[in-house]
Amino acid sequence: MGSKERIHRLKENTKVNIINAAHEIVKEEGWQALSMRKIAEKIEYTAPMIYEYYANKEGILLELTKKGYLLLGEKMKEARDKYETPEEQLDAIWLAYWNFAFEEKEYYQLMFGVQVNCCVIEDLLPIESTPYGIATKPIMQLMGISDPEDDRVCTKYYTYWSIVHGLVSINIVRKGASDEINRQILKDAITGITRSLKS
Amino acid sequence: MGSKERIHRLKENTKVNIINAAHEIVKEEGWQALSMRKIAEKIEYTAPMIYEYYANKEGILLELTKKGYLLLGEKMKEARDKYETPEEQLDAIWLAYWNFAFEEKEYYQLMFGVQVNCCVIEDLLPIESTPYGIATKPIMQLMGISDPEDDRVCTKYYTYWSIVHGLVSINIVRKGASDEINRQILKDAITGITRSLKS
DNA sequence: TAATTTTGTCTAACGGTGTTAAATTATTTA
DNA sequence: TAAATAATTTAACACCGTTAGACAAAATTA
Repeated sequence: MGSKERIHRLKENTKVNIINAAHEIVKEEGWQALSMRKIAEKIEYTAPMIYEYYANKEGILLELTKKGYLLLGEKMKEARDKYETPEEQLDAIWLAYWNFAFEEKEYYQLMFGVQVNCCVIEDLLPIESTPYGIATKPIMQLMGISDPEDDRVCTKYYTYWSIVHGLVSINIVRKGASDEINRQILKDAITGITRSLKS
Repeated sequence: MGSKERIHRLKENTKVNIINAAHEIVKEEGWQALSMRKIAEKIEYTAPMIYEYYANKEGILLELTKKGYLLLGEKMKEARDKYETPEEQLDAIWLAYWNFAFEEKEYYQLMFGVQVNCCVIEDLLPIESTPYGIATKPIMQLMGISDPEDDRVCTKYYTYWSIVHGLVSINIVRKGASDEINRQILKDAITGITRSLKS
């Protein structure tokens, strides 16, 4: 009497189908387009059926988050295991992380709360009132560069911005490290970058 | 016959009221709770009225984004103008940015697409399969530390993560710098942090 | 085999969303 | 006062997540 298991296998199968359908929809149309009814349509059921398999929409998102972490972990391990020295390993690990973020953009957005949705505001303020305009001036001074379009200035600006923004968003979406650690990172990173401007 | 202007002033006033109401709701209940009907209720009108002042909900978000950028710019300038040397100015500028992010969290989330909503997944994977577990091992090796709970390890991990995540999310939400510049930043930052592990 | 219980699935509905068209009320103009 | 214009609301549409109840199919029991 293996019918119990057959049925269980079938149920497990539609559970996976739901997740796959959701992932497909997101890849095709983005997170804001994901709805229970659309998932149902894709697996040729009606929406309430999904609640037999997942408590609610958040349950589906949680499952996808898990899958994302699993995948990211694999990629990072794979990259690490190609090298012997910790230096090379760190390089490879973070490059794998970087690649994952763009190859599996949808997963990344879900896992780390990156919204695409937010309004893009370009050329709306005079340059000297934008963060870019304000921060690049002292950068240029320190580097002895007068052309604000210089790639070296741009690179340094983005380096500052990335670390501060990264630290901020990690702290907004999940309570990251402690306050002291944050201050330490911020201070270390900024003085580090600033020092690098002068050499 | 200055009634035209009086009326214009009044209209301008409710336009501002709409924005203020929206901002209040978000501060009280978060972005996911912001709805046209709630804004309308707050300013004691009905929802369709808002469309006389803003094209749609996105129009309201855009206006709030503008206000956010303005405010951030002011704070950064204010901080900068307290110092003379570019080193001190850069310190002050990015500290002001950091403070803005938490003092005006709602603005920051809107401006830079930081979602709070995303599922928190903790203790779901064995530590050696998480990004933290994978990346801290070579960090510990390089630093000559065997305790994975050591704050110095944690700090360095967050430094790596912040810069990579920051660069990633900047590139996901708005097309940031060019690919070459991104690679440059990534490489510079990672080798920089790695070098700092050994001293 | 027939009756009964269980299971799977769907329909219909609730209260919410952004948005639009039409109706209504208030105000200004002639 | 009557007509025209502007301001505001009501009602509706199409969507959303979610739940309760109806229904049919399958499995179990008598």
